[in-house]
Amino acid sequence: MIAMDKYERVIELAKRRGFLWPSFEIYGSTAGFWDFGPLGAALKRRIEDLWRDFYVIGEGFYEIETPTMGIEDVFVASGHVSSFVDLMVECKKCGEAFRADLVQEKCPECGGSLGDAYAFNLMFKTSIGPGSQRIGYLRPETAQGMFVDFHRLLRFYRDKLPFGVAQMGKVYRNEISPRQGVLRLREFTIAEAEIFIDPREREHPRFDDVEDVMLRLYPVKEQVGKGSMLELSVKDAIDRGIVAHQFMGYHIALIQLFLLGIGISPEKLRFRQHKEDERAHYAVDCWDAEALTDRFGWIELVGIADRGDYDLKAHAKHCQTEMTVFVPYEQPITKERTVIKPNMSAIGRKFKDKAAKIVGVLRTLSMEQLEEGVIQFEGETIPLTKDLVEYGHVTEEVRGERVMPHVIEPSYGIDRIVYALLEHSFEEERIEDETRIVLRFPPNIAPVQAAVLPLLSRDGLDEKAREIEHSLRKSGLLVDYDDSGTIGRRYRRHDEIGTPFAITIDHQTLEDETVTIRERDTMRQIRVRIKDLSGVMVGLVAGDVAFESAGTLI
RNA sequence: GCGCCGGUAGUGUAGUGGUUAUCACUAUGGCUUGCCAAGCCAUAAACCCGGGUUCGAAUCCCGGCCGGCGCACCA
Repeated sequence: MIAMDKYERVIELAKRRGFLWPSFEIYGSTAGFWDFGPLGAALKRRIEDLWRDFYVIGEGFYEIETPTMGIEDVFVASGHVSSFVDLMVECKKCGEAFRADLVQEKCPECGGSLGDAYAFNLMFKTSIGPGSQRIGYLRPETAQGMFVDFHRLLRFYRDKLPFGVAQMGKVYRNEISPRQGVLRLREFTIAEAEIFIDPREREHPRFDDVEDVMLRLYPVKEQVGKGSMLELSVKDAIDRGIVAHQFMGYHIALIQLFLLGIGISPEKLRFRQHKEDERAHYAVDCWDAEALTDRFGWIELVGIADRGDYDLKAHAKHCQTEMTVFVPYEQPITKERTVIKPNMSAIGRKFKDKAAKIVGVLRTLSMEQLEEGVIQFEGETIPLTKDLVEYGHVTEEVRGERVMPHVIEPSYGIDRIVYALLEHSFEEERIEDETRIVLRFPPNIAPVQAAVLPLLSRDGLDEKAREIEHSLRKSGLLVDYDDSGTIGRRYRRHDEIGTPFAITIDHQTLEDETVTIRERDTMRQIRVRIKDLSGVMVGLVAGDVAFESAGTLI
């Protein structure tokens, strides 16, 4: 048998045990679409829930939900319509592909003739309603839904910066040639937060909490030269100018805490800065959290972009809606200002259809020009009499100014995270002549949290086990009852899907109302009283209780 | 999208222009054992799809789909 590489072994396990299945398999599948089976969906859900713990609860970024389909205006404004459409041509001779707008008649590589131009756009296009006049696009990111709601969100957050908003959901990109399993999908789940900040204030109020977090950074400077990865605290990275500011630094640290929290291996995680030519059209700075995979090398799991004011500016321009925030000064400023008050009824009566243009010229005049008492208009000299216009200085208090917020955006690719976690958790352990396959998920991430296993399926052990199963379910744990085959086989089955704890009901259970709990990673066992079991299990799964202190070690 | 290679039970595979397509693991039921994939018996389960060649195609040919690799693409 030819040895499978780790990707194949992980995918083989994922398919066999119900984590990941190719979609539409009975019809031959379609590239770029994968189903999450029972365990995959549960695993993904736990990752999503932890993400909500971090961002919605931890950071106070309320989650919103906007349509997965967007109208054309939104993506014209965002730049996706223009940035996504490319006319491509391919050389008939050598097969090389080129942007049609960049080449002439012959292939620049080999001089062969070019085929017909074809358009591709990474957005799925459809029509809204009957008659097909209205174009819709399936969203390629959730971000636009949050930008488009900016005016509402600003009111919701009572007109103050900074604030954050989150959205998790499906997005769609019509990849030309998706490969690499769930790493490149045509439909996938993204979890994004948009953090709107005052660009002049990039200090993060809780920066102290993360300043000592150590990061492995791979900045542009190091990538361009023959540099290497840097191990720095967040604070040092900012002080040395490697990470631009505290908001960026804080959120890079938060991403790391999240990824390590779900079980990504610390030694297989780094943050790499995008080089200028690989940044998206909206980004002024971008770092990717990358995970090391066996077959594909470093892959992006999370991108954190400084989108500047690109999006709000773009929408403000496109739809003429105010997208700025009024930021009050600490002390109001007194300012002197020239005020011009044209008397419209007099001007209108006197100049008729030229009235509007004359007022337009009037408004451009300085105080000195107004003092001259005449105005030049289409070769005529018009006297400015008091009945036509009043002007003068006023002093007024300016209480603040309008600011276009900048956006910091951490964007998580949930499906890729699921794969990276499967691979990083995957372990083949030699035990005598056997191979034990274990998925070492953290207990709070594992899809099945506990297995309930009667040592035998008779003598009343099975009934007792059923009782325990139900009481654990009532405690909110996802448990699996299994009485098929030998106990060893059942332990192995659960190792393979990452179940962190197995509760075994034996003859002693019937005598003294105790059960054993076996820990997946060490295979050690403790004995615990049934009346304490639910509490102990909830504590173990949450990670609040150490295994060896949860009961009597056997 | 281009080029090369591949596609057999849930998984890994053997095999062949010609009766009921091999084996192992897994799964299910039973016997046995009674805390880490033991043993025995039984059961279930597959030739990617379409077309062509042929008396006969899972096998040969063509196309499609899917997968792997290289190129391109990955805002």
